[in-house]
Amino acid sequence: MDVGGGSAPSDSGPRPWQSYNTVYTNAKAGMEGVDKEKVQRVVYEMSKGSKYFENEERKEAEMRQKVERMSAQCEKLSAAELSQNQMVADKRVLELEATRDLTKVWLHVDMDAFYAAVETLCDPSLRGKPLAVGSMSMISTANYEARRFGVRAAMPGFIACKLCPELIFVPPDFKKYTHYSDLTRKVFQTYDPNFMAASLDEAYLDITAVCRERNTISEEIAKELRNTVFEETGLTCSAGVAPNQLLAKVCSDIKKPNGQFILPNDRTAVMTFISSLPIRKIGGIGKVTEHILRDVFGINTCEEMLQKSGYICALFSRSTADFFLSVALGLGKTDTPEVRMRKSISNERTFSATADETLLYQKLAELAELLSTDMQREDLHGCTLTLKLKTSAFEVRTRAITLKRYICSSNDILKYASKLLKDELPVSLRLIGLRISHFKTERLGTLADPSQKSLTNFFLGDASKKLKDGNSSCTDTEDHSFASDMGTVIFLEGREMNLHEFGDQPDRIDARDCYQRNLFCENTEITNASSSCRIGDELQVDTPNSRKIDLAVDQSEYSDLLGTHSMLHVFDDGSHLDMAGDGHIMSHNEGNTCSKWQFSWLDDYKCSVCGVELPPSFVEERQEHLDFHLAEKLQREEPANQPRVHSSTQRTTPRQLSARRGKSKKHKASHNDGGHLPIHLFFGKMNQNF
DNA sequence: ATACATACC
DNA sequence: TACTGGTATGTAT
Ligand SMILES: Nc1ncnc2c1ncn2[C@H]1C[C@H](O)[C@@H](COP(=O)(O)OP(=O)(O)OP(=O)(O)O)O1
Ligand SMILES: [Mg+2]
Ligand SMILES: [Mg+2]
Repeated sequence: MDVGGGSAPSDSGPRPWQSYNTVYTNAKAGMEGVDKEKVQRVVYEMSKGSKYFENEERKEAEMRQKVERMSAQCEKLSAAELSQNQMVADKRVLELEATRDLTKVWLHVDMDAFYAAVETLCDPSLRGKPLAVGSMSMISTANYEARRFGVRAAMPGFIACKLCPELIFVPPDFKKYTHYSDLTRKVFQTYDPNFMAASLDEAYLDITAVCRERNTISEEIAKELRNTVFEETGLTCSAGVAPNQLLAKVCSDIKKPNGQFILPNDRTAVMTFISSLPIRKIGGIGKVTEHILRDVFGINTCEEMLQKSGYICALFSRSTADFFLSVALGLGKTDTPEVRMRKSISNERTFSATADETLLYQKLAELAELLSTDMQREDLHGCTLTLKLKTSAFEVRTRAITLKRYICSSNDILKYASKLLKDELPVSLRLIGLRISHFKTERLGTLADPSQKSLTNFFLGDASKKLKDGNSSCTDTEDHSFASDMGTVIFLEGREMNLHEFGDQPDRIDARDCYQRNLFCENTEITNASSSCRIGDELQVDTPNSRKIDLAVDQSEYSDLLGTHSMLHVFDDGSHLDMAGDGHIMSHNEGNTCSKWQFSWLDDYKCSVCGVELPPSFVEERQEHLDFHLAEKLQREEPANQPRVHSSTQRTTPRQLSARRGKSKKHKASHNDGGHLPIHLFFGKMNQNF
């Protein structure tokens, strides 16, 4: 791909194929001696004029527009803006550099031509011959013999046939691949019991301990591991060893197939390695990003990335800029990842394009059935359904709805999927897909993911301490390799809440949901789907460590402004939380780090209700109210010896305070011990928007 | 929350 | 004749 870099005309000239940028000529393993121009020409000839081709051209045009737009943005930057951004970038580089950890030894292992190798193992007569796993429509992978002809994954079979008439096709057989994958994982496990499988054919292993315990250098461990894998499976693999996961992955590709590359845990070695490395080799930088970085900034290598850090900070989001700067410094994840749970499950099918509605509904029903079966296998229930469509012109559309309840039956899936599809008709389609997400996170009173940390723990010191040490699986530093100074996310009934710890004011905490201002209101409804939660209700939370947190459902004093707007008061022995419907948290924790009420707004917090943005003055007013309120509250509470005080909310005006407290007490008094509903609060991975 | 785009195997 | 399928995540609104 990327032959002309935009210099060749798209519809005329002596070499029109040069403008058709396919991914197939990428420098992937095994493509070294390939006649790239020939591949490009054949692919172009076979594709030219097709609907697929037209769509690719449309996408390319969009990409060029994006490049244009960003180039213009670059031009527009004043010298002052630029130097300002350069300062930001330099500061960020220093901060990122400070997180460099060279104490771990990471190994990335990736099987060679995996599907094809398994097929060859099962049918030795295939050995030595060019082989593709897939069909005339699509190839999943090709062995190295076939790659010499330019045949590779994601290439349609009929084009591969033109490149390599001898090519043998074998249809995919996932049972085989999972079987052999399991065999390889048994081997991986002996080197790192917490190894992270990245796919059927690759994994990340922290071999720090093995190297230390056996007093063996990583090179020997890698050799031994690859030998064992071969003995156990008859399959070859390649390995990369480096101080972090990102670099290990790059390294495993270098000596492919059946080879290994070791990058020592030495800063100079890393910087030398990274400086000449084409950015496209880095996981996460694909065709589009490569183009943008090259055509907008003139960045081809990681070294150039560092030189253009000012521009990067000026034009990209914080998290993206951080990722690029991390890459430029050769940084990457060095921690053992937390238990990862699936976030979505989906099915999709391509068929010969049709606009026949009966036929389309029939396909939809089949998919709903399939999806439901897959969900039952893992006992999954989700509340967001996404319909995916691909028109006969290859244009992709998605339509989603989020339901108030969790679903899993094929009937329910089909019911809502049909509604989504109905609105799109008439349309000629070549693909339909269904996806379910936002899973129910709790089953039988226990958390699906045992590694989740409880909110109680967090505020009572356990997780809180770890957060400061930076060595917990849920700290902000762990995701820090790339995710900048993010805090942690709370999930409440499967919904994400951002939780931010201010770096310079460690006892300040602010949280809000990513999307909906009235998340708590929503969650209350969901949680109480069967028993209808009302204002004044109190609930009990079961946390993983068996602590109980009480939640009271409250209503804002501003409900006339905000509409019905519930909020939850959380209180626990010695610590209290007020969680407002707009996502703010106040914490009061006498026994630990917080010795007084804390409250915080984000500077750029935009307060909006029902889609209407409230003016900053509104926010400021509330801040004043709060200050007043807290002062008064502290005064009143200090002498009082109430065992558990319901805090008021930041929306409560001073004048209303006493009335409010009276109400709270009444709620407490009317507390009904029976029928506590479990709500689970737990920490999850950071979201970028903060 | 939704839609669309990008990336990876 | 024929250009995938499954999952995660980023960007923009
Ligand atoms: N685009 C794709 N579509 C469907 N399946 C794919 C695709 N790419 C890869 N796969 C499947 C088949 C591969 O054998 C398997 C592992 O992928 P990957 O490691 O990238 O390639 P590979 O193992 O076939 O060759 P190698 O690793 O030697 O380059 O995943
Ligand atoms: Mg592989
Ligand atoms: Mg792989």
